Amino acid sequence: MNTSPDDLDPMFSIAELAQEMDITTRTIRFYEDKGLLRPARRGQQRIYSRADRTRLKLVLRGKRLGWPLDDIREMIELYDTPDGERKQLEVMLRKLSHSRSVLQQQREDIELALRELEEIEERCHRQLQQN
Amino acid sequence: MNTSPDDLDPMFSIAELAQEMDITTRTIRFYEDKGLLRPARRGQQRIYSRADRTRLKLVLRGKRLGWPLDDIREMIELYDTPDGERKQLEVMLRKLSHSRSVLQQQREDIELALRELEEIEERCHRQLQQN
DNA sequence: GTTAACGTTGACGTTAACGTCAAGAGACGG
DNA sequence: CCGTCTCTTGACGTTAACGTCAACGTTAAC
Repeated sequence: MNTSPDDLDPMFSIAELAQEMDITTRTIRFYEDKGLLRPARRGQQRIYSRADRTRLKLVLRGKRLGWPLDDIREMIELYDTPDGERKQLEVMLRKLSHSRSVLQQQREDIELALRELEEIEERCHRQLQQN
Repeated sequence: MNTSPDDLDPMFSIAELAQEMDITTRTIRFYEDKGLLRPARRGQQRIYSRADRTRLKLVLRGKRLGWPLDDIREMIELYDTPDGERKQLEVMLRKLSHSRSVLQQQREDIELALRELEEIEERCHRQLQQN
């Protein structure tokens, strides 16, 4: 890992990120192609800042939630849209609202699934006792 | 919709289910191919019981959580595995435990995402006030 | 009896999300 | 200077989850 003089701004190679996140370099480049990442370059080579690393973590979180990459990109873009005009802000609020309802639906689904799993687990344990 | 004499056991056609769940009949047949559904038949035609309908709902819930169909099938099989032998029960408990940890990770991810969305939303509103 | 409406199987097409080479550029140690 | 490492782009392959289309059977209405 390469760092600037005072170690305040760590840099990462693609291989380092891949290892840390347990994905392949191919995947990382693919995400860049899809507009999910925009690392700096030193010549040809990519160098990733701490911010890039955070973005990548957001992407992976989106993946764990089963979101398509296009949706993840939209989601992430919400994070670093600085200050927009009124119209832009309204568009943004609609997207936020939509994302939230999707997340809430997912949360409901998860709570249900967890409760049902517990039921099954109990039945399972009772069966084991009986034997 | 076709029902038995006393209306205790409603039956559904593939088209009815498709319309209700807002998916295509092609999708429903595909799920059957993948072993997620096993509707009865009257001649060639499929007839779906209330239990089949419930299974399909479980499938769609799994989809909303971004699970691959193979995982969903495993998950669903946990529901209606009746009583197994000791070894089988232990396998089942391991699968249950795994499913639960996945769900818990997803729940965490969702809570984080929701909180971050709220932050962005607030910033957004403050911006609108300023204009 | 024929014509819709609905259902069936089967084959092939499509999209997303990568995996898998192949060929080459740049830096670095010996 | 040479070989080794790490990285690059580019092309093509692959898998999951369906969509699309063709050809055909069955049932209900007229």
